[in-house]
Amino acid sequence: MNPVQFYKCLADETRLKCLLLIENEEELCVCELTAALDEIQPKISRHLAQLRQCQLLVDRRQGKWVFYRINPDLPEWCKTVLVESATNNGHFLKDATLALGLMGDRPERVKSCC
Amino acid sequence: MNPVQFYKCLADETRLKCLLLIENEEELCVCELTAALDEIQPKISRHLAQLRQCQLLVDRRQGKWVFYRINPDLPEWCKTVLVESATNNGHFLKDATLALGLMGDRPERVKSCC
DNA sequence: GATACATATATCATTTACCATATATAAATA
DNA sequence: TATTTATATATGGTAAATGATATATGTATC
Repeated sequence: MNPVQFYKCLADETRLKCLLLIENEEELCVCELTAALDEIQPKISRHLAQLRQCQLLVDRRQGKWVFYRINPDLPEWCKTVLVESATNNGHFLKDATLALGLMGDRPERVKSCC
Repeated sequence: MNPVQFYKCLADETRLKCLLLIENEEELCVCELTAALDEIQPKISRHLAQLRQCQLLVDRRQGKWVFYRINPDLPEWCKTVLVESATNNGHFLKDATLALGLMGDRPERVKSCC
């Protein structure tokens, strides 16, 4: 993982909030992030695509939804950075976390295996 | 510390190398960084000014030289990010570290206090 | 057909780089 | 002491590069 590329991914409000929310929630789909951040769907989708291409996120489709999670194969130091950031920036994520909690009709997760 | 602003500071090759070299060496002056990164002085100076304005670095003048170090009052999570990055990206810093070691006539440090 | 998501394009904003030059300190000289 | 000269660093102006956004449209699943 190139550290500059890694930090460029984090250096945008939309992308960083997506990453840290996913870090906290384990897995989120596009419509949940769209609601949490109160942004239009193509904007969220475009940033998620960038994070996926840089291998910070992995996705899985479940029916109509596409769920994103942190790439489990990320180098340990990258994971540490994400955890540190997610656990020490509550105010930065406050509004989005609240909006996510208030969101109705959230898609139900299905175990991806077995 | 706004996390987006923090990561924007790290999201540039010149700035990240300056920061991580300073993290490793404790303190470096502009001419040392200029030699280590093999870049023109105004370019280094500009990036250092940005890092100082964002309070990631602090500076002290000693005669002709200005030495930069990591701001000791940085939030702990930011320090953790810098340490993790500096200790896990040896290849990223390899050339610069080598050039710094080969640099002649490096300015001598004088204790800033007592 | 409806919902969820992805992408292409054009436009706009931000960032970066480079050149020239300014400031600041120190040393040398008159 | 006053005046140059040299070295280290900072900054103003501006062009080039990069990144972000919105709108429209395309694809996939149900």
